[in-house]
Amino acid sequence: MQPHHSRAASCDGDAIRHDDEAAFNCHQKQSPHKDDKPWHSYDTVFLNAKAGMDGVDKEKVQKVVYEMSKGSRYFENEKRKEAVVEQRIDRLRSQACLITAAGLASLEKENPSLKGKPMAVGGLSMICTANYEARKFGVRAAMPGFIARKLCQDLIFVRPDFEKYSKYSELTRQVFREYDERFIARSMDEAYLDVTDICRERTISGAQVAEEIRHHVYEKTKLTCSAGVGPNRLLAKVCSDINKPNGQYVLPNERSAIMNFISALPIRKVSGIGKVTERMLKDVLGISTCGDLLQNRYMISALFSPISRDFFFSVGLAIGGSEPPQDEPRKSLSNERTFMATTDESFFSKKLEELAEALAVDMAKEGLQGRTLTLKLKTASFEVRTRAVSLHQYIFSKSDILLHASKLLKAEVPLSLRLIGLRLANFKGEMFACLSPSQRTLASYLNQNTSPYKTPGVTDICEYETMNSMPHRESSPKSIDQDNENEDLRLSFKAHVGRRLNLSYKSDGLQNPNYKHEDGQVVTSKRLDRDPLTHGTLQQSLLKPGETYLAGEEASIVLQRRGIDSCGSHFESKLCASWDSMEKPSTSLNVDALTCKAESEMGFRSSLLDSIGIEDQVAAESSTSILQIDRSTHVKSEATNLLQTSSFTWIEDFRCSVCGIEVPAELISIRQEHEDYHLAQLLQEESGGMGLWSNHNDSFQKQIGKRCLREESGTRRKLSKKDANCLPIDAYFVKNRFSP
DNA sequence: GCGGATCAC
DNA sequence: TATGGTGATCCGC
Repeated sequence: MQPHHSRAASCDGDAIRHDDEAAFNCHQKQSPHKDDKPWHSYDTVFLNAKAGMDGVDKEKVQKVVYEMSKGSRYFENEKRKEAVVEQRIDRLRSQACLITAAGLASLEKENPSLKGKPMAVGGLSMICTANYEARKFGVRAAMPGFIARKLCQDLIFVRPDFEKYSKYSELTRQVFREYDERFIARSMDEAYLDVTDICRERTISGAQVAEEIRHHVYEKTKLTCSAGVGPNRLLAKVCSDINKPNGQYVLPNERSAIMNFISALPIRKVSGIGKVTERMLKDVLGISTCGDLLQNRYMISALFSPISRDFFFSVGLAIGGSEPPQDEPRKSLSNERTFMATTDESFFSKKLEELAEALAVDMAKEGLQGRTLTLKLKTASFEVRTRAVSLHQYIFSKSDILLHASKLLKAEVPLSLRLIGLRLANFKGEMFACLSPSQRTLASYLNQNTSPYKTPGVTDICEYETMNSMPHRESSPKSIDQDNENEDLRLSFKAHVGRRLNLSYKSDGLQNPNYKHEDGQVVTSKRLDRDPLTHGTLQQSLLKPGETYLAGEEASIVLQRRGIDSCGSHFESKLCASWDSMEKPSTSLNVDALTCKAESEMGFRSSLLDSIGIEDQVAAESSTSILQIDRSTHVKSEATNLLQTSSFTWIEDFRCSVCGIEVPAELISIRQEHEDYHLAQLLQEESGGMGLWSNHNDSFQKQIGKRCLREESGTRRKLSKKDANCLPIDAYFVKNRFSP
């Protein structure tokens, strides 16, 4: 682990400081060599390190990519987008200055002759993936074939064969299923397994499970893979990338190991942080590692949205999902085609008809109807435009799709296009199938049978030395605190680590699910994450109410800030995360394709319970306005009266008088949701004529009990008649909001 | 709700 | 000569 980390750190971090290395850093706009070596300013994703690319001559890659690209329309469009990113960076920078001023201070085995030779799946216009011999030259997925060939003269192009990939993919799944029935297939060549139970039952380590799985995959397919083992999927995923191809990495299941690991981890390694986000964080705040995310938490809090901020913080805290997979319902379905750029409107019509046809077929296959149709266009200069309509009725037929798509397109012509696409969304019935993220938070909160402040087993409490024990460069929160009298900064960290191991699987080769032939024909694979085989087995509940599965450390973190902002307004912000001891111990595995690797994740699970920032307060205050939007002010005041006359109150300011759930006053948004929940129940009872919620005399307690049980099982199935009296709160709101 | 953008694979 | 397709999500209107 250490060698890996030191290598990664020097790669990413040092590039900022040393001039000679800055040559490789395309973000250094003011490089003195700019005119001599113009390719240095061409920001390309192809330089981002990918497995098997150690020792690549980056200078050469960058130069070739630049030389082959410059002057093209694509290139010009990239420059345009680059300029926009620059603007965003400038804007963030100036904001940052203000804040500071304010004191806030599978192929080879079948064709042996190809073994050991550089190969790429794809053609001259685009390649899908490349083997490790090719990667040594800088060739990689998503690179145009003509550039790849320039980098590697002897590159052998092979045609994709999705039938074959599906076959092998299914074989690997058969193996995974033996270790975790409910494994998550993220694509054809990547999967997450929860191997906690296997480890415990057989008293073996995550490493052993990973070895075993990789071995079995090889036996069955003769394909190698890589794996990573860790306490949650975020970490398992990162780990699976470390020793590929054909290797594995286990992150020790200890808090110190995890914190060391995460703090040195370059942010770009984290799934969800891409080229742009990396630049934002690096150029504005100098953040390059996940540890930096916590060091800069105040600036992040001030500069980014609550959603981004919570995401960044959870990354810095190594918090990642390890809970059972969710059967996410599909939210949209689309079809798009690229062709030679043209202005020929009869050609557009022909394409549009083909697309409408294909989309109608796909919709019919899944029995879907949608009411939002989106037309996507890419101009000859690579600019992407979308145009959407939301209809009053649901559509799915070719004729309906074509009718509305044609109207959308008509408003855009004349213009030169290289791509047309159609998408349908807002499906009929989808409001019953999904819960919004915030509601999931409430659900998970209700699932706890102890107050977050009263959970037993807290063994370790440290005041922010714990955080400072992580490597950092900048001033500690304490110094900020001292510098500004208006600030009341407090950070407490109570640590306790569970034992959930996650294994993540990722193929070393095959990656992209779709591929366009040179003749323009597109081969589309099925979305394997929708594979019915991975679904429908989620009924079984892992947790039993009232049972504590893990006696151990309890962790929670509270970031709190009070003070006066630059405008003189008082504010208070707070972030609270906790690792609950209710968590059933588990292990998750991430495995990778032509090669496979297993990693062990450290076993703690945590959830951001609450985050009330400056912006959040506004959100919390307005959260009841959902009723205004939906039903009218009159109904809202009526409902509020209902709530007031229902003897609803917070006993001792933390216990709900209706259902007994304990919610500390600090968790404002959670409380708001909880109140809304009871409010909705009252409204439901008042408007019993809706027919969705049968007349009943069940106590709130009983209803919530059912709700908890259902959600605990991890299912997101459509409501059966039996469940009619357990209509999710969101279904109630959504139904009213969208009823025509 | 719309449109642009980012991200993963 | 030449830079993909599908789906999700977020942000700022």
